[in-house]
Amino acid sequence: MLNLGSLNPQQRLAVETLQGPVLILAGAGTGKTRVITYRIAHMVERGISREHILGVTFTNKAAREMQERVSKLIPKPQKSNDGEKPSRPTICTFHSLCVRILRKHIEKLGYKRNFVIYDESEQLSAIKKILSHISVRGEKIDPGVILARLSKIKNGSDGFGAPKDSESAVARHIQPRYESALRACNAVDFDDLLLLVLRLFTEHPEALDACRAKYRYVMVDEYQDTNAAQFNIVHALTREHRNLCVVGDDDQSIYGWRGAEISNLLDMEKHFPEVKVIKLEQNYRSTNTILNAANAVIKHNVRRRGKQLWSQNGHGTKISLHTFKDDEEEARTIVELIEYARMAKRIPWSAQAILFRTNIQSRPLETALRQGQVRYHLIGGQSFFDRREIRDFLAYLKIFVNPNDDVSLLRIANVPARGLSDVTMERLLSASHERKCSVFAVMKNPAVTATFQAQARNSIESFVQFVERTRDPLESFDAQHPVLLSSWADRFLDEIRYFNELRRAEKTPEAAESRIRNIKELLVTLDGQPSSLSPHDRLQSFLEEITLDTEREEEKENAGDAVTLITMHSCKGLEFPHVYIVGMEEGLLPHSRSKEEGTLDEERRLFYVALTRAMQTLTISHCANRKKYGQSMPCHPSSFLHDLPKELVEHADELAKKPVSAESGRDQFAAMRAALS
DNA sequence: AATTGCTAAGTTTTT
DNA sequence: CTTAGCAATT
Repeated sequence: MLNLGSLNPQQRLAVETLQGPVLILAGAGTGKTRVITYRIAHMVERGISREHILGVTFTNKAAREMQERVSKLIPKPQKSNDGEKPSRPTICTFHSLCVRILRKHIEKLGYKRNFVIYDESEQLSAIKKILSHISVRGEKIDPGVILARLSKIKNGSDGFGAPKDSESAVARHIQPRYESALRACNAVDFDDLLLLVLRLFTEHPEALDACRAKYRYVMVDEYQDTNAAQFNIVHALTREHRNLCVVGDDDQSIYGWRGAEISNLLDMEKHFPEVKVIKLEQNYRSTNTILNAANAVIKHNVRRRGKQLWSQNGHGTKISLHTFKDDEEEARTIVELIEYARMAKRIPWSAQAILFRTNIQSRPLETALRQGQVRYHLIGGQSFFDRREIRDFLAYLKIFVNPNDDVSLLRIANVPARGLSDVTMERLLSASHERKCSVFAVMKNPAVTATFQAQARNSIESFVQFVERTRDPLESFDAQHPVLLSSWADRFLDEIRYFNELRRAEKTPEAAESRIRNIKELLVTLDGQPSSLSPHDRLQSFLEEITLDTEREEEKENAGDAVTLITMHSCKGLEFPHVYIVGMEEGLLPHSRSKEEGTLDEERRLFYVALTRAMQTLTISHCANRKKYGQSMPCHPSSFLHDLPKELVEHADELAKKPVSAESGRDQFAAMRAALS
């Protein structure tokens, strides 16, 4: 039995309002996840069937957390005696919801069911290929920019009037080719996942009806971050039954630049006039000093619903504001403060976080942390899955699931070298353009291969045979003796002598062994899929999981005692007892580009997000000079600092004045440690 | 095929 | 200053 008594009145109202449209305005730290999970559990308790409940999030991390917490709240699903699978509420990201829907219905749209999902780097190589075929006018075109534009065009939010609409024009020109290229590969990109579902809904109303019948109660988390396509999907699902509960905070909308429409949340009444709006304003995270500062900052934004956070946590200590000579002094002193807190107040590293606007700002901080022998953990940066050997290996796997995936095929066709030279691949590629089919299909076509020299033809034929031979065992489905994907993969890696290739190509044996280790690491996880599926489907779902879930390394994140270094964007949803916000300078926050783009309000929300991460203490700093592109540039305090009420702030300049010699960082800590232990 | 050297640019990031 | 991407050279 759910204990609703532990909720405050607003939370309880939100949990108990199950029918019709609801908008839960959940301020930072107001127990949002608790409300969502309780609401789902409450639905189950009130007899709403689990399979009719859908909870949508943006990140896999959020989905996982919600899934876990809901499972703890609702009774274990009993196995029904008619052999039906016990059902659970569907809690997943927008993209994985769309994959589910498309795996059922995509054949109606002319794709094959084993479509692959292209991630950003694969989209980029597809675009590069098209650009190289297009008349090269003097100016160089950045594929990344074109991709961004393309995505905006597809999502119907390309301004096409901005200063550089030549880029937009190129993107528009490229679009049909890009789309047919992906279609020929039986591939879809992240945008397609959403857009194809919308197309399915309009062109095949019976599929929409099926989805509506299944998902009768829909909840959307972080609603302020939904883009146009996501809004349309939600709207299509719910406009009949109207059981839509959206949860979000307009003041924490910081992803406008990637298509999020804050108006989806602000104009909820336009689409659902009967919506019940519930505000969660009691905060369980921060002191009132921090909340009042945050309230005062966000008050300056115009288009917002309005909200006052408060808490029962007392006032706490004042916000401490530091001015530093330059970014190096800033970094050194922040490290000093961290160590002081740890030594004198027994505050562990893991309770402290440094927040910054841009990733480059982490550099001086990392240097200082290392000098001070402080363990830290940098969030963001290069992913495991960006490594070359991992990408190669995944490309192989994708080819075995779907040989028509040209991007993957071209990636690995001659890795390791097997006589498929650039020239040969170029010719195959243009043949595939002519015949409007995949490269693999062309390779199998005798009419095409006949035009090649005997040597090239042999290489092509043996490659085709290799692919078909290797994917063969994937089709055999024996539930008693399932194929072990890891040993299957071992075998083909052996056959192509990939590890030897790595050893040969790497400069040092250590580098090669490290890459080999990376692949072995991945091999181990290959058999994690339910064995009720055929090997092919297990592999497909493995690849899907990887493409849709980039943050698999998070176990590492929580490991041990370490200071967190994180951007203000990626800190949303997190909290830390002690927060240091660095680089509060005009041009960094608000970022200089935001002035040109007229997104000052979003920058202010970003500051608001950063402020509301802090539970107990907040330290803010800015510098008089900052190294930019190698040169020291003068800078001014951020205009946002004026919005902090004076009575909440303590200027700590005096403390920073004590001289710190550059090379003595380590000695100083040693002295401090000695004095305190 | 691979390595070197030059040029240009340099927010935020998830799926 | 750093780095990524590309062109030119061996």
